[in-house]
Amino acid sequence: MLKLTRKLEYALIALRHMQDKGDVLSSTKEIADMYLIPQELLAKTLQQMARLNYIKAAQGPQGGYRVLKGLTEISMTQFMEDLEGPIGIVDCNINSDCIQLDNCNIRMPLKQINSNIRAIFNEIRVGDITS
Amino acid sequence: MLKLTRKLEYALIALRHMQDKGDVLSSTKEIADMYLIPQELLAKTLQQMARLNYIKAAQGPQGGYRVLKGLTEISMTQFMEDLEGPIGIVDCNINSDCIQLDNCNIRMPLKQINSNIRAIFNEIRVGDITS
DNA sequence: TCATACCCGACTGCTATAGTCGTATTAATT
DNA sequence: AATTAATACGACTATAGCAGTCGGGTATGA
Repeated sequence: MLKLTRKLEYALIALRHMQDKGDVLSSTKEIADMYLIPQELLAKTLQQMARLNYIKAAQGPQGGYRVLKGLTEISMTQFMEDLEGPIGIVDCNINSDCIQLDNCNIRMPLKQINSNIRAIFNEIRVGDITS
Repeated sequence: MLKLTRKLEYALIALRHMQDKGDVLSSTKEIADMYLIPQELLAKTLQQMARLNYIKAAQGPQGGYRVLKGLTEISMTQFMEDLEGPIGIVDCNINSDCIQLDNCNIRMPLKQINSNIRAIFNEIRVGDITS
């Protein structure tokens, strides 16, 4: 309950690693080995971040990735939702096909809590974690 | 990601319903029917809350449950952990058998975020939701 | 004594997440 | 040009936590 996904953890670990290395490229294998992350899974995550322009890929031998975006300007909300889709502690914060909707007696307070949690992640920048 | 469990939702819905009824007993069936909750699942949840002394059961026909504890004094953290176990956005906030532990480069910031989230739930009382 | 309600553990089913595999493409090195 | 080391990507399988069901038991009011 209330857990981040592994994908997000791996993404943050990788971002921090890459950021530390500045413009020097980091390969998937290098990061996977160093932090004991399943290589193929990390690979997919890095590819996704490349598509999202968080990082830039260089193909071929001696290739790898480097950080692209200014991570100090991106909120964790943005980052998490880019990688995993909408955040919501209950489904009715995301879509509205809950059978309880009409007679639910706790919707409003939960909605409030949800926005409190979003507020936390809005205030945190990805760069706060990777620096 | 970052979702509450249905059990918690059902528990809160039921608590609110019971609280509205004061000392009048509410049966599992009554609540399940009203909010379209699977009866057996709700039953287990109510039984668990009875064991935890959140509510008091009365057996036999015309039996049911009523709220016992002062819900305005119980934090959501307490409540959630009573029903679902320890809260933590990453495993290493709960137990320490993560293989990344030694060389994890993002532990501290995540720990901080985790305590921010706990802080939110510490400040909210169950009664804030059920009233 | 019957019907209704709580009690409880064991079981099944489902779904999101986690992880794997195969194949293609790119480009540096020799 | 061939080799090799890297990214790209879709399809697939596996796992685990959560959701929901079932069967049998106990209590008690009518």
